[in-house]
Amino acid sequence: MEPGAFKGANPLIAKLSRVIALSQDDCVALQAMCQDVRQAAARHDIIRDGDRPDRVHLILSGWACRYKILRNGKRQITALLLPGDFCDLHVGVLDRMDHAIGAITATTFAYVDRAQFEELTGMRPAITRALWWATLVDEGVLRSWLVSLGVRTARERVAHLICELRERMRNIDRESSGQFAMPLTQPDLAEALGLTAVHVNRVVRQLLKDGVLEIRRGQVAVLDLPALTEIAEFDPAYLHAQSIDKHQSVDPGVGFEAQ
Amino acid sequence: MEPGAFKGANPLIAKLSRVIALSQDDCVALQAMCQDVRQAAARHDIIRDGDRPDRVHLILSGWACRYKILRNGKRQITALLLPGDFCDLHVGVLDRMDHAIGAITATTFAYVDRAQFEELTGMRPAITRALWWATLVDEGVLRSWLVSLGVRTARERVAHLICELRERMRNIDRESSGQFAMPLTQPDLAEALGLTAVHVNRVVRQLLKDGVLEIRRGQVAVLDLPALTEIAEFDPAYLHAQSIDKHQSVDPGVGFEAQ
DNA sequence: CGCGTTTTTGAAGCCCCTCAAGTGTAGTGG
DNA sequence: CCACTACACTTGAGGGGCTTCAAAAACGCG
Repeated sequence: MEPGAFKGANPLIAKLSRVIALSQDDCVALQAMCQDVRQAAARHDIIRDGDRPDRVHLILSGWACRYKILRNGKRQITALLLPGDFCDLHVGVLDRMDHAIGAITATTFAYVDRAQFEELTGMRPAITRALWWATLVDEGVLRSWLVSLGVRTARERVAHLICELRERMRNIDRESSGQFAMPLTQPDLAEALGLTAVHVNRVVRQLLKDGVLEIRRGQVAVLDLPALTEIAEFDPAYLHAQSIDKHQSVDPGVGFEAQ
Repeated sequence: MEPGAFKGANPLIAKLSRVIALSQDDCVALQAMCQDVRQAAARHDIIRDGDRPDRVHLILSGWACRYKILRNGKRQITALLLPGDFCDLHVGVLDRMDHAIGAITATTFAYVDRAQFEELTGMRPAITRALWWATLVDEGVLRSWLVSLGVRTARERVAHLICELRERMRNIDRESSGQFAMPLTQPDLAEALGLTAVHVNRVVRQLLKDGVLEIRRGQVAVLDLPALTEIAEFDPAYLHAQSIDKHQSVDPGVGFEAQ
């Protein structure tokens, strides 16, 4: 079996092998980790707030989200989990989940034994390093969401999230000719963006009218990528999609001035 | 030298030893890491956006912040860094900083060589585990900020941030009789909370009028903690201040009430 | 086919922003 | 020691982005 064979089947391997050189043995080990595959129905929880984590959950197909609900019923989605994303890499370090994981679509995930997982990371430095990278990217995404909610308008937030999802989809799924699968409903988008569904709708309509974006039936069509990028002020650097093994020259991007 | 001797002097040791049992050797190693101490003047950058990290920066005294500036000049603070917090634990994994670190007050920080740092974590599992814990807490804080900006009102955001800072200060500094040092100006608070300084001022005034909180000259006086906690809907679980070594007895400090 | 959910649109209102101006307050240099 | 400066704090008035409430149309699923 050649390493490439895994990339089509296992989204984690596809994601990691883009930034770190994994040996064939690494790939086999990662694949072996994903033997116990389970399912979650759309709109059902995978992990609940307060659970004591004992296994690692890795999304294999479908979309899920981290979220937190306040007493007044308001819900904030704090992360979108795509195939190849872990729900709880911190198993064993923290006592309890301080948020929940819910399936957005029907979802399949690998249910990884903690001991097996720790053996894997202990034995394979490349994998440890790759998982380190993945958590740092997750953190970068989290920060960019905070920036969106803090200082961006509704229009900019929608544009930025679409740019982000487009990039993330491209990193696990080669295709995408201006079009990609995006199963979030407008209420979902609202809960991720700190807006109401009504307002998300108005913004999405306007973006369509402006010929920038079309969202229909779980598909996003980016009609004008430069315009979308401009609206969002999107700089994909925070996703760190460059290989971290080779020290290539990197586009410095637009500099921010020192304070 | 007894381990306790470090706790007063080194905020990192003080922080970590509350949740993980560190041996005397661990403490000595951590202390040895902090030999090269540097300074940053208030309102100056410690690390700039786009820098290639090569050393680890650990705040020893003073307050700093992570932040990101957009082209329109709007600034979002994405994290507040207190003594014992690392600026860039990810040295060596990521290529470039995707945000900046700025000093809020005059700040001293340890400037740790990367090789020395990696040797430390490679040789001392307890420390590795403790640093893992610290990054997960940072992530939890980040998520709670996202929830604040997403679904909380200005009044609730201010209350929640004050509750958070009060807990974090208590974790590195024993004292606090309803009063603690908090050098953030109202413009700082605004940039952290996704509000304007004007509105922060109105909210702070109202909280004072309601007898909940007083902010004056870099000091916060919590006048009515139950009321503040209620307004914020604050649940300190996400700070994971409990000991994560199940069988070690660690000074529990003042107990946290469950939500 | 019927029902729940999503999408869409309108109208009214409020939370927070913007603009503006005046009052502290600390640091600087003459 | 006191101008002078810079910035934080404070307060008022007006405006706008987003919310809330409401309801109809469209979609998808059992």
